[in-house]
Amino acid sequence: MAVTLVGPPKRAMPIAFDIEILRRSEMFAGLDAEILQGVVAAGSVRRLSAGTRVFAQGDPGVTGHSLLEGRVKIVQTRADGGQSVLRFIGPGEMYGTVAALMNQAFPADAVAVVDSVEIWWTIPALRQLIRHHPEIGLRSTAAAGTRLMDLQGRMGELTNERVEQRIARTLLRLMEKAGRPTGDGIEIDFPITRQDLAEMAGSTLHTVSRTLAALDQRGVTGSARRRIIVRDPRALSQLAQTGVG
Amino acid sequence: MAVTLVGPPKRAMPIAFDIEILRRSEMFAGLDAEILQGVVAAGSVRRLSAGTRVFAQGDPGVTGHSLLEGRVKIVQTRADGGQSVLRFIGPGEMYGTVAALMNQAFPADAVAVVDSVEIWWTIPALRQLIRHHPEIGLRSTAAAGTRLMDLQGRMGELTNERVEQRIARTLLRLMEKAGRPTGDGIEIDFPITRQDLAEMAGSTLHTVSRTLAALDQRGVTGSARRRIIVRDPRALSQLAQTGVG
DNA sequence: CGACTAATTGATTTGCTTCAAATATCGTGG
DNA sequence: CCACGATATTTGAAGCAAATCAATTAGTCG
Repeated sequence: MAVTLVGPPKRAMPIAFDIEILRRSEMFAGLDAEILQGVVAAGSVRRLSAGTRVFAQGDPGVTGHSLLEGRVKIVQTRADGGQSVLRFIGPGEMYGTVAALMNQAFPADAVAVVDSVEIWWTIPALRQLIRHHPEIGLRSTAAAGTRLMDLQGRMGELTNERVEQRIARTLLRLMEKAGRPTGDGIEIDFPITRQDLAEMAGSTLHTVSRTLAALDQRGVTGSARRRIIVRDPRALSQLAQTGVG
Repeated sequence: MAVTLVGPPKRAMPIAFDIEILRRSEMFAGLDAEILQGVVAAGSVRRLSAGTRVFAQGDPGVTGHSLLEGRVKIVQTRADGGQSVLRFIGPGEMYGTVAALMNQAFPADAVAVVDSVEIWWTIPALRQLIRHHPEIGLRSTAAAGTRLMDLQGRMGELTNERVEQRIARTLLRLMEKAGRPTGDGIEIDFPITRQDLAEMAGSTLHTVSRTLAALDQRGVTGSARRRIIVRDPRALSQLAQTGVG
């Protein structure tokens, strides 16, 4: 079911997207079409060209977002100037919502890594949706819970494991969430730099480059400029689990 | 307002505790006394002698807990056998609840580090409480959100900072949450080993021992067997922020 | 007092960052 | 279409922080 909607006032051009994508999201899964229509009507759809910053770290969290198409990365800048890529957002995923619902500042930047389409809501709109449809509130809790447990699991790994293992884990996660099967393996379906990978795994681009080169050599991965293919997921998984491949 | 209640069937001896402690918790803050009584009535109070394991990693999460007195640590064991101390629980804090409400396995062990008292609920009891008092559900969401943002903030720090800095951060957090002022500084009010600290900061007991010795030397801390006093919180904070003190 | 747990301290090794420079790839405008 | 600047990646060498290895010492408890 494809619908067209008008974006925020400033943009005249209607943007086409598949409303089913929203149903893939944690927050709106399982709602019937009618309610979903209301959810869409309460928000605004807009295009994000690659590089667009959706919101900035430190800004008051006054909007909640859901990605409809493309990829957005969530990047945190630390006091020492270093950056960490906290997560990559894909279609159907929410971002900024936790901060918004808690009246907190956004804890990180959100930047589109490819041309994308998102739908966003103001806090009052979000609250009203939850008031009218309590199941949305429950689902948002569940979503936060899932992420909490996921993060908690990753905490331990991050500090205690070697770089190679952390990189393997990062690649696996990326593969599961953004993998597109090709004849030659599973390709990460958006451009990602060594630097990005380093900021996810907590390392440097140099070490990532070397590690990736070694993995390429062994046929586990294939990498090029801003492109990574996982050729041998089993081996990668083995490496992530045990630290030896 | 102190009340006495009967614990679970097996225990005859009533256990005294201050119901106000529950009001300090994220989940039950701001409820009026009557409702709070219902919350207490729906659960069971029990003593935990030091070393008692409340629940085990991997067990189905069928209970939610709130600590009334003492300290409980949440410890995760990784595939490689290594352990991470995820958090220390103090009076008024909930644990196991996220897993329980999401029908997931407990992601870690919960172990009493000193003689303690807790109140716990079954899943049905928790759900019923939330159904009858929706604000409890909202608060549990908010609590999960807070922890989520907190964890996310710590993620970046963990991998990119030096051990000394991570240890300083860990000490600061412990001080804020479990600090008891003494004439000589602020003492962590429960026994904690170098090993525990290492598992929190992602290091080894050897390095922690050396680091702590150095901090003691500089007058920032004072440490003994299973005891730590922060003598100069400012200096410690400085070290945590900038990496140099 | 003896058995156990916790902590210290030295020596060695190593994984990874840091420093430094070269090379490759892409987009773009002349 | 090709040259040029910007971005991304590779690769070598050196240095270092922290883990590991290896004993020893200090508290604590029954």
